[in-house]
Amino acid sequence: MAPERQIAGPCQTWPEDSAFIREVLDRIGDKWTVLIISTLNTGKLRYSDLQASVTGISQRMLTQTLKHLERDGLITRTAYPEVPPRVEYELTELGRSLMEAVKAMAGWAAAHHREIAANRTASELTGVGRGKTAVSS
Amino acid sequence: MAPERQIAGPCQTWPEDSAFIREVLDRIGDKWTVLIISTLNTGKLRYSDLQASVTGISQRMLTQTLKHLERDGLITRTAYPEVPPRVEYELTELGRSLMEAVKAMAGWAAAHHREIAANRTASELTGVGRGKTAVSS
DNA sequence: CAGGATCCTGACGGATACTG
DNA sequence: CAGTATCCGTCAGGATCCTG
Repeated sequence: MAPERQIAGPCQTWPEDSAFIREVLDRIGDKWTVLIISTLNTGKLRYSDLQASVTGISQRMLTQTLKHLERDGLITRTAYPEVPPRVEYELTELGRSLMEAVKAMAGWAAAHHREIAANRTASELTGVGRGKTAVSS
Repeated sequence: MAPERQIAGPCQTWPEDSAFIREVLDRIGDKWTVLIISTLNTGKLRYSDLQASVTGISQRMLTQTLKHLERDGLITRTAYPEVPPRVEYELTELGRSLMEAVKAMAGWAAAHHREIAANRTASELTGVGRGKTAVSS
């Protein structure tokens, strides 16, 4: 039935030289991927462990994201045919290398988020971007 | 007013240790930010130049993304009060540093996209990612 | 326990029309 | 030229119920 066709975006307008970046950003840019691989970076975990560790995620998104990650070869899924089912997820080498790349981004974020926040506040005073954000009483 | 309040997501569930990364990823994870800063990385450009360079972008998204980038201090906006209006956008130091971080991600993407694509194709054959669940016996 | 299937909402973003 | 304002479709993603 394929309830969600993952992306299906109209990407025919792309200048092909940065198509790879988009593909990766579409994956790590979503709401949960980074959190999941960060959690899995600590080691092999089962479904319920992930659900507990990644606070606020729904089963739907957890399952979906895990499938995408497995499909891309970033994690492995091991199902043990036991009476209480047990499934364990683990990062692959590829997944760990992605984790390193994400860590680099995290480093940049940690180094500059203050600066960004300051700029954002300053812009608010200046009137730049005039987000005003929810003035609705 | 305030047609879009940017995020307004229910982010109260976050374990705060990776909140910065999410903030950055929410910015570069959108459809156009990376393309715009990549384009601006070549030098100072005007609105219409950007619209021409970033193929397929609408005025709405161009203006909106530029405002966000300006608000965060990643680009500067210079308006010349001439008869045909002229506005130029340019990366700030902060913006250039982000560009470097993005380039790192792009490097990873370029290095591994083949592997990912291969895994994806293999998964399609195996049935992983769809309902099959592939319980390897 | 580990998901699958569905319904529904709100955000994202395209198309279009208008303005200084 | 450089935007602004508005309408509208699409889709990510949460909540909920069901199953092997």
